[in-house]
Amino acid sequence: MKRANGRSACPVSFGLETFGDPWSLLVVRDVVYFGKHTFNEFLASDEAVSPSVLSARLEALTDAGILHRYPDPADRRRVRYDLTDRGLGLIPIMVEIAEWSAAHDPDTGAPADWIALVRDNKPEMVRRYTETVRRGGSVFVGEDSVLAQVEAGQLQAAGA
Amino acid sequence: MKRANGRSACPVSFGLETFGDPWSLLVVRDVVYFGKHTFNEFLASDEAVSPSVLSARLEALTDAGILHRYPDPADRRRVRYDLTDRGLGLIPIMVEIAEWSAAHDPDTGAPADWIALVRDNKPEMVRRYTETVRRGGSVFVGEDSVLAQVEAGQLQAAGA
DNA sequence: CAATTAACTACGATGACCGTAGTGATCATG
DNA sequence: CATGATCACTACGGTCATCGTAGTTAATTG
Repeated sequence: MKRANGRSACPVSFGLETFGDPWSLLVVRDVVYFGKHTFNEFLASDEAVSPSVLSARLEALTDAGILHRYPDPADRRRVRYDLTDRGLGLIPIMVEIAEWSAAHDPDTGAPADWIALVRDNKPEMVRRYTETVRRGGSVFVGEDSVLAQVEAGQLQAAGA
Repeated sequence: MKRANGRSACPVSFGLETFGDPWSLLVVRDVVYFGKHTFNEFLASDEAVSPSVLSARLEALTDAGILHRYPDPADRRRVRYDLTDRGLGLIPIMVEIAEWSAAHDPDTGAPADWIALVRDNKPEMVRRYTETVRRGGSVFVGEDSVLAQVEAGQLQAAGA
C-alpha cells in the first residue's frame, strides 16, 4: 500500500490507498459479519495476521476515520474498535466483493441462498447491514443479527 | 498480498487474495475508464507502477481469468489485455469504491454530477459500463464511450 | 539497414510483512 | 493482597515484495 509519488485525483486510487491493502477490509469484515470489536478477536481470524501488522492497520484505519477506538468502560484492559459512519460506508463495497467471489470461487464458503437474497434485495439488505452494525449487532452473530431478522421472516415481505 | 496459511472460505478473503493488492484494480480501472489495453499504457498511469511489478500483476490477473492476453494482430510487437467476463464482473466493485471515495476525499477528481448520475441509476449504468467495455469501448475515452452516450441524451430517459 | 517502439527482464536497495517472544496494565481468584 | 491470567500491544530478526533504473529482444518504420 505504498504509492510512490503520493496521490492521484482518481477516486479508485484514493479508495485503494485508504483500504486497498490485504488486511483492512478483513478487519471491516470481522466487525460487520461477525461482530468482532477487539484486538485479540481480530488476531484470531482465520487469515492469521501478525500482531504488529494488525496494530499498524488498526492505527491507519483509525487515522483514516474508518474505525473509532476507545477503551472499554467495563474492562479497562480492553480497547474497542467500532465502525464510524465512514466505515459503515464500506459495506456496499464488501457486499459486491462477496458477491463476485461467491460467483467465481468454486470452493466458496458463502451460502448460495444468502448470496441470492442479498443480490435480489441489495438496497434493503445493505440498509439492514448498516443499521444493525450501527447499533452494535452484526450480520451473522448475535441476537439482533441480520440473519436472525431474516429467519424471523422480516425480509421475504420487504424483498419480493 | 501474501496470506500466510493459504485460503479461508470467506468470500471477502477470496476476493482480496485475487485482486486486493494495490495495483490490480488500477489496471482494471485503466481498461474500464480510459480504454487502455497495453503494457506501456498501463505503465504510464499517474500512479507510476514499476515494470516488474506491472508484469507480475498482469500475469497474475491473466492466471486468475480476469484478463485475456493476446498478441495484437495488427502489430506483433504489441500484446493486448482485455477484460474477460469475470473481469467485467469487477465493475460493480469499482463503482462502489469510486462512490465511497468521491464522498470522503475532499480533493477528489470525480465530477459530482457523474457520481450522482451513477448513484441514482446504478443498475443501468453498470450495465452500460459493462457492455461498452465488452465491445472495446470505455467509460470516458473514445467515440462509443459511456460519457458520449450520456451526452447524446440516451440516459436521462432511462434513469429518472 | 538504422532508428524507434514495444514488452518485458535484471538487479541492487529499500521497505513491508512474517512469526515468535516479551512487556506493562488491568482483572479474577484464593 | 499475592498470584496468575488476560488484554493490547511492542520488539526483533528473517524473509519476501516492491521500488526505480537500466538493459535486452523482437517487430516495425523510414
